[in-house]
Amino acid sequence: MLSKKTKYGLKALTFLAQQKDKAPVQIAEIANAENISQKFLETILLSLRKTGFLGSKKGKGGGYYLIKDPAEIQMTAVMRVLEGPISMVPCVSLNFYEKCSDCPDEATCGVHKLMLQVRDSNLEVYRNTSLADLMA
Amino acid sequence: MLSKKTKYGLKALTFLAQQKDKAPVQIAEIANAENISQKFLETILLSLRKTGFLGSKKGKGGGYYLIKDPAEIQMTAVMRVLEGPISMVPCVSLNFYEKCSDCPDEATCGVHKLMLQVRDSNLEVYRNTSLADLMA
DNA sequence: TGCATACTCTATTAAATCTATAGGGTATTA
DNA sequence: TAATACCCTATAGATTTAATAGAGTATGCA
Repeated sequence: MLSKKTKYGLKALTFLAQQKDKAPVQIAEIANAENISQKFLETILLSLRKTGFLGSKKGKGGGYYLIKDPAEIQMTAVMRVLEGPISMVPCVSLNFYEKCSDCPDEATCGVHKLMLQVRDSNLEVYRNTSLADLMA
Repeated sequence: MLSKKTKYGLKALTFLAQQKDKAPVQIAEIANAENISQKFLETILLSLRKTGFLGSKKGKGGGYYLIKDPAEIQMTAVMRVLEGPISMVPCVSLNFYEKCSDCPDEATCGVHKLMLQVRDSNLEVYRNTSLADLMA
């Protein structure tokens, strides 16, 4: 299941990408438009800022805004930040590799074999999709 | 993340598929070979029996055994039973469809758009992989 | 028949994760 | 200088996952 965090994060990014100019948008406005708990969204946007997707401006007339061109924001990067590893098991993860403690041999492990394929196919989708592609 | 239930279930199925004859294998033997809590595996095998993947035999010399040919067991079916819906959001699910309460319009929803692609690519992997393919 | 074996089933608990909220702090701008 | 709006930490509630407990039931064999 996709977490609410990821869902909300994607919606917020899409919302920001659809702004005509790059003027900051207030958290409250995004939360309102996308039916998201404002406080929860606050922590999500914060993490997107810390990871380099968003910029923010404080004070009156402040808010969040996209830093890069939507076409240059790959879903791989977004998903890793919001949802975590793309792989469903650590033993096939590119960025978060970890050996399974219970598995004696990856080479003969059926789960490993299957999840490797799943990872690759998901990766292909995420790599070929940018934030611009999500806009209506 | 793949749940332990699914991981254990897949390992158990693979283990049973690798048996030469179709003689029943005891829970304890599978649990032992695959490093799985016996009691936990018990409930997993039970659910696999109820969903038509396994047969069981009670009493001395009893155990679980595969009902079908491993080549005829698609991962789509296995994953749906063990892990649940293949889709990451209900609004793109074929078998468990549900409208998102917070989303006004699926047609313009970026999350919907992305998750539709993810579903399709995963589905293709699961459809083209059988239990036989997981065997070493 | 009687007993050991091994699956069956329900209930419960413990741990982890997710979702959301609370509330004060800080920087900025008009 | 006062209002605005992001910043940050902590925590609570809900849900899911993982595991355990224990009694029950069917079977095979001597």
